[in-house]
Amino acid sequence: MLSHTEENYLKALLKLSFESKSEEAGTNELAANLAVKPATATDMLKKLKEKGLVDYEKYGKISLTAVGKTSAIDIVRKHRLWETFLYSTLEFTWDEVHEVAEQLEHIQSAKLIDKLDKFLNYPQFDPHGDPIPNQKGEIKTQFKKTLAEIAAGKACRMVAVKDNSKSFLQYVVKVGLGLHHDIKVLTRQEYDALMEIKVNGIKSSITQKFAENIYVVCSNCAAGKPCTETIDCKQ
Amino acid sequence: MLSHTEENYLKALLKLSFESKSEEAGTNELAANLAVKPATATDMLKKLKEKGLVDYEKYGKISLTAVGKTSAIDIVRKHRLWETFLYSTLEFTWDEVHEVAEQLEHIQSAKLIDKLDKFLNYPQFDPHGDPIPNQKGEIKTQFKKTLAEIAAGKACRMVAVKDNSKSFLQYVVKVGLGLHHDIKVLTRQEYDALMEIKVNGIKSSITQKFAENIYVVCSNCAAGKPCTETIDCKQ
DNA sequence: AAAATTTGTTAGACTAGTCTAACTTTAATA
DNA sequence: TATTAAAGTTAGACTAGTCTAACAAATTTT
Repeated sequence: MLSHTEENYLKALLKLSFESKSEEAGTNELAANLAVKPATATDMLKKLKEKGLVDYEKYGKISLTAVGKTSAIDIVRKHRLWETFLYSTLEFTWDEVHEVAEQLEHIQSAKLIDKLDKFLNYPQFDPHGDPIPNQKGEIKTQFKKTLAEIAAGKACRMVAVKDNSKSFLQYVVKVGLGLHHDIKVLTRQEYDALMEIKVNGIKSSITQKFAENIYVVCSNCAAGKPCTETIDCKQ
Repeated sequence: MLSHTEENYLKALLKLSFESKSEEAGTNELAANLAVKPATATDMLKKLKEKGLVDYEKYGKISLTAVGKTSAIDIVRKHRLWETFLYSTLEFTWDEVHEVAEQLEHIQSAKLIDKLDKFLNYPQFDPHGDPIPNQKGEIKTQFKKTLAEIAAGKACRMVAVKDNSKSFLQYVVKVGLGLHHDIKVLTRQEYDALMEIKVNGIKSSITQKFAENIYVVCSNCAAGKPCTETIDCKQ
C-alpha cells in the first residue's frame, strides 16, 4: 500500500518521463514538480528504491521500474476518470476539476474506479484532452503538435492542453478556445513568435508561451480520418 | 483546515454524543472508537481544545463546541452523501459503501458536496437509513425503536441500521431483511430474548444482539401517516 | 585542464500522529 | 472511609515527511 505522498512522487516521475524523451529525471526537477526541496526528494527516492518502485543510484538519473510505472499509471487513470466525472456529471468547469481530482485520485478502491469507469461509459479522454489509461494500464498515444509549431496560413483543431492550471485554462476560455475548436493561424511574427489566430470567427493574438500549451492536430486526424498532413500531424 | 485525523476525532465525538444522551464522552471511549490508545486521544484532545473544537478539562468529560459540532456534522453529511452516491449511482452493495465513504468524506471541496447533493436530488437518508444533514447542518431526527424492543405479536417496518459493519449488513441481507421491509414479531423468549420474526413470508430466529441493531417504526410512521402507536414509535 | 556553476546528498532538526510504560486522579466497593 | 479498580495523563520514543545548512559530485565554461 502506497501513501499519498509516495503516489505523488510516482505520478510526478511518470509525468517527467513523458516530458523528456529520455524517460529519466533529475532530483531537482522532481523536487520542483512536487514543490518540495531536493533534500526531501532524495530521502523519498531512497525509500521508493527500497520498495522497488524506482531505479536510482546516488547522483544518477531516476526512472520508474515496471512496477512503479504500473502504479503511476493507475493513479493517472484515477485522476483522469475523476476529472471526467466532475466535468461531465457534476458540471464542474474546465479549470476547477484538476485540484479536486488531485485529492480524489488517492482514494483506495479498485471497485470504485471500475464502477466509475462504467458509469461514465468508458471515456477515452479527460476534459483536458488527455488519454485515460484503460484497466490494463494501456494509454492511447495521440500524435499531436503544439499550436506554436503551426505555420501561418495553416488550419488545425485543438485536441488537448498541456497546462492544467486554473489561470491558463481560464485564459483559454477567454480567448474563445476550447477542445475540438478549429483554429486558423493567420500570422506569425518572426521576432517573438506572436501569432494571430482565428477561432469561431474571432481573431486573437497569442504569445508563444500560450501557444506551446495548446495541442492540435489536423481536422482530419481529429475526426479519425486519414491524415492530410498539411500540418504534419504525425511527425 | 482540519487534518484527516482531526476530522476523524470530531466525527467520533459526534457519534458518541448521539449514543450517550449526556452528549459527553470519555477518553477511553473515544480512543476505542478510533482504534487508538487512550494516550493518543489525550494528546489530540489537547490540540482540538487549543483549536476551539472541543470542551475538555484534564480528567473531565469531553464535548464538542458549537464550531466543532458544525465541522463534525459537515463530515457526516459528506460521508452519507458519498454512501448514497456509491449505492444509488455506482451500484455498490449495502455492505461495501461505508469503508470507501470513510475515505471520500475527507475530500475538501464544498462545491463538490453541493454538486453531488444536487446530482443525487437532495436525498434525505443514506443507504443505511441514517438522515443526511442538509447544507445548513440540520439533521432530521426520526423517532425509532430497535427491533429488540418490539413485543411478540406486533408488526413494524425497518427504517435503519445501527451497525454499519460489513459482517452485520451481510447478515441482515441473509435473513431476508432490508430497509423498508415489514417485520412481524412472532415470538420472543423470556430467558434470552431470542425472537422469531417473519419477513416477506420467511421466518427467522434472531438474537437480541442482532435485533438491537435494527431500527423500526410502525408502518404508518414509516409512510409518513399519523402514528398508530401500536408499538409506541414516539416514546 | 582548472575554475566555476549546477546538481544532488548528508546531517540534524522539526511536526503530526502514534505507541508503551509509568504514574495520577477519580470512581467504585468492601 | 480506606482500598482497590478504572479511567486518564505524562514522559519518552518512534515513523513519515518535511526543512535548512553544509558538503560532495558532476557538469559546464573559460
